[in-house]
Amino acid sequence: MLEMYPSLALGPQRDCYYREREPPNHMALYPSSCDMAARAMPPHLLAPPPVPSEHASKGKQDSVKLELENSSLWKQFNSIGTEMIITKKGRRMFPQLKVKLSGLNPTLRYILLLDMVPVDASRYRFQGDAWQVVGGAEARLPDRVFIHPDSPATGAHWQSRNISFHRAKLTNNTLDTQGYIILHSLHRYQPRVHVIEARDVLRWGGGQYSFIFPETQFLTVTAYQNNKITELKIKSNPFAKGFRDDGMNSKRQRDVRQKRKLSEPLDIVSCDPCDSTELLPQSSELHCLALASLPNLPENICGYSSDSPIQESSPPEQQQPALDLLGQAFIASQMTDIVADIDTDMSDGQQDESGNKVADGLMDGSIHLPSYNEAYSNAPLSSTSFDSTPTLSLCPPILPTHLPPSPPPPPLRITPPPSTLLPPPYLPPSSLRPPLLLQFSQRSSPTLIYPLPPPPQAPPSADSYHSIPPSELRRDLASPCMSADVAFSTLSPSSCQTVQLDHTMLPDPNQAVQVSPVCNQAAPLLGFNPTAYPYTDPPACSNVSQSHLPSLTDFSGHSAPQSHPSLSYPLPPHAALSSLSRPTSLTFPASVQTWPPPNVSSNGIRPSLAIPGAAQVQAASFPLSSFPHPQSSLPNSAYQPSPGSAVPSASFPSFQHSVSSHIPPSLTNHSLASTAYPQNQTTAPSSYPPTSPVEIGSFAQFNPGAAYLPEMVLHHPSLLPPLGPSHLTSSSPPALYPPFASYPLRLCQDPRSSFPIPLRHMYRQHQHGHAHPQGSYLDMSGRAVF
DNA sequence: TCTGCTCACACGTTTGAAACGG
DNA sequence: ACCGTTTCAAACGTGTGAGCAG
Repeated sequence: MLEMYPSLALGPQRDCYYREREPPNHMALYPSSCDMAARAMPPHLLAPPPVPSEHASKGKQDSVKLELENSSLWKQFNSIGTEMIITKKGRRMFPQLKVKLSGLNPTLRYILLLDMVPVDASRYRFQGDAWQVVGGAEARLPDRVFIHPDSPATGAHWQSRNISFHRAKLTNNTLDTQGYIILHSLHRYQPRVHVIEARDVLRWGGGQYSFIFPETQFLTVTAYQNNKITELKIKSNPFAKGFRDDGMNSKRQRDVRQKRKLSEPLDIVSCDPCDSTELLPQSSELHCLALASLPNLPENICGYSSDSPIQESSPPEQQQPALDLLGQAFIASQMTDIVADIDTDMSDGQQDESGNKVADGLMDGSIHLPSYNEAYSNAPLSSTSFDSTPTLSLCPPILPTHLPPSPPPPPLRITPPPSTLLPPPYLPPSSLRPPLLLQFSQRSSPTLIYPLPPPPQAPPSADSYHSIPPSELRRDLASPCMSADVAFSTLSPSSCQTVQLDHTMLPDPNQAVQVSPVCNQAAPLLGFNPTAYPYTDPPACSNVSQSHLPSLTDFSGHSAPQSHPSLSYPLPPHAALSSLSRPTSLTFPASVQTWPPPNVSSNGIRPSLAIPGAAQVQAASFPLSSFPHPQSSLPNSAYQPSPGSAVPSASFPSFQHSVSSHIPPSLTNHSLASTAYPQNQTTAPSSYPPTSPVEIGSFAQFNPGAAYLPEMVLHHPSLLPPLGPSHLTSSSPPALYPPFASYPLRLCQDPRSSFPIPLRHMYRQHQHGHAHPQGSYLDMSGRAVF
């Protein structure tokens, strides 16, 4: 196993190292050192174990590894309960996601994506020094993906440096036009990094890796709730230096300024009004300092702990000399600290470097943080304690004991291109036990996003997504390998394979949870129960309909027609369908002119039928953080996140989203779940329709008839194909999609089917927009963001 | 009254163009 | 003219607290 997945054995060892020692069905043998983490982690976030595959023996591709560079800082925040400010104008993350990639093919190009996955379907409130669930999550917001500005870049490029997503911004502005990642306030999210092989900017696929670092989970806030977080942020973030105890914007200084303001009328009276404006900045500063030289205000005024080393080391303002020298003296006195800070914090130009140092200091006690550990250790199901000591403890599996409380994260998937006008059917539902999925699409063709599939019998249209009879739903959710539905019958048999993994395989919370690509080989899957999650048999999948249903196969993972997933558990009372995950899509630009023929392959990517193409990866999830997750006060607490017992996350989130816009309101509830997927699920816990899949499909550029107009368009400058004059002639596509509110994912058949729709749409966007200066964002719900 | 959000503010950091010198 | 370094100002990032809305 380790030979096949060296990444499991290499790299920095984590305190909760996830390694498979026993067959997956021997879950009880796992140690419990990560018990808290595992318990706090919703099952749907559990990571799949690496899947042995053909690729496993092929070298580097299977050893792709992502390490969180500033893990210690994240752990520090996580131990308190990381909060991320989100603002209307967008706010960067701190700590920032700083990772290091290894195991890539130096010559191949990769695209790095960052997205945020809701951890659960709950809304939180900070009460009693702890975060508590207070209700259901709000409606899912547009799924946007931040594309690392360097994308696409070679593996050598990615591996030669630390990769930072610090330019990614979070916003709570649902109407955001900047392309920032839109999140709900007071919700919990899990950042997720995707590494997607991109043979060129137009051809994605061939390998996809998704990583989640459990310690990077965070709660979104518009204002910090936990002052311990505030303190840690101020201590760690160079941009917040001004708020440190020795900074000019510290609480003390602000109090001084406030005092000064009160006495300002006196200053005005005493100063010449003619030059007051010019002198004001300097004089006010000096005045501020002068006031600072007065006896200190009581510490409790600012609420800052006085035992901060920084504060203690800072020169007492009262010791500053006379006014005329005060400013310089003060500045000089700060210089040492500032320079020192810069040297240590910014030595490599990375902000979080300082954070790491701070965190490290916290970890080893060199920096004292007033007792937040104690405070949180007492919290119910409190934080995961990320021990700095590397160990090889294994996380116990989380066995679902009751209904899923929360929606799983949407998987980022690469799916084969549609060969027909009809998109894949609805995603199949889940089972009680969310398996972890891997789906592989052997396509070398360029990628296209699969938005929410419309009813098979009707051409995709904006209206077609709002209501369909349950019977249609059932049909849509049929097994991918069930008898062919003409609607889904064009992909090559080998274009997709699905592997479902037992989610009970817990990941190392300290190591990126990785879902490795799997080849089209029915290899025995370590870490998942072949009985429960039968591996898709290629011949069986050769059924055209199956191969055409990437989404479906994702969730069923069965080749047998009878293995229809079923959703046998109700939704959480507060988890309305609208609030759950939904499939999201990525659309990639394509250029007809530059598009390679489908059978042209290079560097290992085989043509449609023979090329290991896009690897579809089910999003993983992970042991969860340290957020105290007390039982909800909601009437039905059974649906509340229960750290103590692994709850299979609503494996239907994606399904929910998929169907939510199609089904009558009457179905958008528990009954829907139970009725929408009535098929026999002999392989029981298999289907885990976890999430709102983010699909990356292949362009149907070779199939002009299969023109889809994804509502979401990738507008990354580097990904924009050169467009010839012919493209300019096409008119802008109509506004097929409503603005944010419903965020339906749809594929619309473009009336101008002869033109590659995504390109046209994108080009229009490109003409009127511009690349985001700080990176690229994908609106995965259907809105161009640039 | 409480909670959550927005905004202006002050401070610090980052960035890139301009200036300068070799 | 080119290149590298330094300087400097604008833009940006940050937490705070007042004010507002529900």
